[in-house]
Amino acid sequence: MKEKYAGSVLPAAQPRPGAIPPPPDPCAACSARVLSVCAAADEHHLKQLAELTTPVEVEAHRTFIMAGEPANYLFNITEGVVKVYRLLPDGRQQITGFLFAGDFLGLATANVYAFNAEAVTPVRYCRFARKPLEQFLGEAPKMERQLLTIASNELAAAQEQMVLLGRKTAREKLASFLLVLAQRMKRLGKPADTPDLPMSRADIADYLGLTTETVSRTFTQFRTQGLIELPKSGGVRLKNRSALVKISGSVESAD
Amino acid sequence: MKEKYAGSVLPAAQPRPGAIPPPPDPCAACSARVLSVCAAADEHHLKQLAELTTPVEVEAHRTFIMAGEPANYLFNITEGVVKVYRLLPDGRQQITGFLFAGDFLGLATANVYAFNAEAVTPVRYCRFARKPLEQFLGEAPKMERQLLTIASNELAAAQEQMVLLGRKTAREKLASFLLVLAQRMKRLGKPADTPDLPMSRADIADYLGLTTETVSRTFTQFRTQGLIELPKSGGVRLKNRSALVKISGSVESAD
DNA sequence: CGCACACTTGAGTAATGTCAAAGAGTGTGG
DNA sequence: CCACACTCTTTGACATTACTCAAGTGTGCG
Repeated sequence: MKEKYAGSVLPAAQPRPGAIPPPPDPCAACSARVLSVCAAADEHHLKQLAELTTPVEVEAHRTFIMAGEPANYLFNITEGVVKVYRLLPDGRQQITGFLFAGDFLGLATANVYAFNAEAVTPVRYCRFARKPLEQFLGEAPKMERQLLTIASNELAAAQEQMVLLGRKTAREKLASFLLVLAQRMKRLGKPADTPDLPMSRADIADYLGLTTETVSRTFTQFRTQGLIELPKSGGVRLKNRSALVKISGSVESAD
Repeated sequence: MKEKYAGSVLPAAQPRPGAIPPPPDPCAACSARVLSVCAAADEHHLKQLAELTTPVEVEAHRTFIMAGEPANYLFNITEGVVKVYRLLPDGRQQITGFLFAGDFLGLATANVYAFNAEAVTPVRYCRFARKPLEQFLGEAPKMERQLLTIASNELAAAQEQMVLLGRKTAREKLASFLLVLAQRMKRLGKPADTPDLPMSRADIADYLGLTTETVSRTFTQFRTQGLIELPKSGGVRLKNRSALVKISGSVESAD
């Protein structure tokens, strides 16, 4: 019961998921399971959870959450990269976070979303209707606890980002950003010197509170100073991690 | 059971002149109750909760949470104003939030605090030991849910602050700040044109990602333009709220 | 091949930061 | 009660970072 967001061309779509979709077991195949809310679910709860789940895939650059719309769904990203952002009336944009496989999305305070979410790459997510999920959570305290943990983590990350936005220079911002990406690669057990960099310079700028020009110039500066490489194929390679750590102004050791 | 966090060490409780002796039920007298986590507690739970509670008062300018220390406690502010902040190694400071009566503090992801907290004014709070509180929460799902709601609200506020820090000008920042303070006065049913302003210019600067000089100049600018008054006695009076709303660049109507 | 788009580079500007000093309010001791 | 010291705030002059505007380069795609 794969649902394509905004009628594009994917096979296998069935009419409507108005009722509960009966997939064999979507969670069984979910590679993001161990990373996410679902990690706190036991066998029994996972089966229940699966019944609330609608797997969806969206193409790159599609906005699938818009600020002001009724917050009827929660999301669990299972593949790809998502940007979460807010807009000022005149169009200025602040990206509040990039989400990856395993990340949870949709903790909303009100009845409408206060943010937008857009696929940076092709994305898959599991979608939960809010009401049934909330009821389910009431009966699965472990998962509710897990959600609180997730929220706490996000809060800590948000505070770190505030330090970056309010007090760091362009060099420090970009160095911090690259190191966080590298850190994530390491957690996934992948080579930490070539982080994925699927987002545009403009997105990086909107995340770091800069302009694309400043981001570009700072990349060039880092390259000129031998701290990074910028392969034509895209992406980035970190050549001098400890120097970047020093620049980033973070307290963390160069782990 | 009232504890003064003043002295260098904090051994046993030491009643001080002027300190109110501990009531049999500290929560009964708590004016912040309806605002806080405790709002979700019923009679029975409230009694249990009271047993976990240590009311504490701290003098202005005392730091009572330091980053890196074991996160053994959670806090519920009952009186006064607290600033929560992070430091960069070279001393640059970013205040991530001001807390008021009813606000909850201490959602920590790790075993150590990732932030500092300092009393801006004389402050009272209820302190909970983490372990027992967590156990208690496991048995009081309503309160756990409440905590998740609180975390969600904070997350939304943090995102809003990221927009401010990353994308707003000095004028927009200060106008937004004043309006948030006014909004809070309104919620409390107090006159919304004279928000409390107990924090220094330096604190405001560290909250808005500016310098004290820029904050001061922007205040002066607003005064010159007839948008605010700056009484010698301190504080501020908003004279033209809708103009401030326009400047703030926020979407919210001038409610 | 040529168009579109993302990225880079350059030149000049504007907003904010830095450094310095002068009020202004507060508390202390003579 | 005044003089002094201290802190916070304001104001001024100047410096600098990052932004704006503009053009140029490269890459992918139709």
